[in-house]
Amino acid sequence: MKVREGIDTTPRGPADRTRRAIINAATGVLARDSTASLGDVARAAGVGRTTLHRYYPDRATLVRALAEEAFHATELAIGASTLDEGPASDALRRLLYEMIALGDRFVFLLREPSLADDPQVDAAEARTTAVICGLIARGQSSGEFTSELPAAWIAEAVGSLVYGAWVAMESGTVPRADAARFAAATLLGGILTSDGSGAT
Amino acid sequence: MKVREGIDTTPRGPADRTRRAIINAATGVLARDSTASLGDVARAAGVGRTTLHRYYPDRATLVRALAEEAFHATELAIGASTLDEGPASDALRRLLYEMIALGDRFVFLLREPSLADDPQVDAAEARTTAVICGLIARGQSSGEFTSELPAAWIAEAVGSLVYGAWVAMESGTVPRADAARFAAATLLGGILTSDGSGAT
DNA sequence: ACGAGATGGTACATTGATGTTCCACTTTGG
DNA sequence: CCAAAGTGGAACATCAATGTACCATCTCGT
Repeated sequence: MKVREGIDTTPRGPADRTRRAIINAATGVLARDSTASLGDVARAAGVGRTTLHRYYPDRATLVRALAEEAFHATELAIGASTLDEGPASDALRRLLYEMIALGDRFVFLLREPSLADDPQVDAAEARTTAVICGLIARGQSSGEFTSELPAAWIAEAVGSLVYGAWVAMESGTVPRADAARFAAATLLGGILTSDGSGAT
Repeated sequence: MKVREGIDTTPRGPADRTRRAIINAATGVLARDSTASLGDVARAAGVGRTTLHRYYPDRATLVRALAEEAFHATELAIGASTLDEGPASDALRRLLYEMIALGDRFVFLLREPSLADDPQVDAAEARTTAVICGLIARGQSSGEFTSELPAAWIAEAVGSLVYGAWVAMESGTVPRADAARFAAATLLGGILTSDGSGAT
């Protein structure tokens, strides 16, 4: 039953449930400690180290697969946010919720050192950044978002707050259910009260 | 001239200018790539690898020294921000400026994996977090800051935005001179315009 | 000029992660 | 029930980073 693996994404046989297990566990482990050994990854996946190598010959291959997976998920999240529809602020809120729901997968991209200056990754990142900047720009044109901050900075702030939300959830500082709402409120409205009384 | 090194901070002899060079270079290199080899660090510091080992016998010792240095700098930054004086919003703004000025040193603390669950580090981090939370709480009590967001989350957001500002400066997305102002504006006021018109 | 201290380089031993090979065992599909 | 596929473990070989030892050189202060 020579199954040509590698290209198609369809969850074919029962055998590549193993692949999913590896991808998921590896993302989680490496997002939390990028220096974890492949033995750690294998153990977290509930698989022998040999089996891990059978699916991904070397660490670089594994990391690349994780990165592709993560980017794919990120693009799906962006797509699901329907950034072109409705008020930009609502769209941005949807985006934050989706991105925070990515959890591991987004954080992995930020923390894996070997992805730092990978051309493939840089290209993919540039693509998603462009989309987000487009949304910001739309909000600025419509007058919803301030124009005093560059769109590129706001896009960076989005990533930072998503990351911060993950850390806060991870450390138990903030309940998982609240993180996205807090991040969105912070980014959109800031932390000052509307009237800014601050009476002495 | 038996100089008891290790405890006093005074820039004693001309020989421990080397120590400074190592600390600074190592912080920069490791903040950008936590997996950099000691050879990389030595080269960046302009010293031989042997000399590096003479000052810091092993990697763990070096990392610990960097962490202490970074925490010390962070505490100085917090002190310089005089968080108890004046409106909380101004104090928070000062804090952001100071923390972003820390550059490398703050980011190193976030990115070095081996510091992740170090008890010493956790304790020091808890201390600074407590101070920041105190400031936030003061702002909330006075009515300057919203009380709809937990102080702990806002403190986390501060760290995230400082980190984001560093990344943005590092990648050239934002001019160094503007980063702190942008971060402060984002955190305090958010990105929505005051009226929130959003006319179609 | 001289000696102590500091430095850089070479060379070497050690170590832990990595990647590979081989084999016995289990599961699965027909 | 049987063959094929999948799996785990043990046993390697390799390699890069690390840490150490030694020595030649340099630079001070006196």
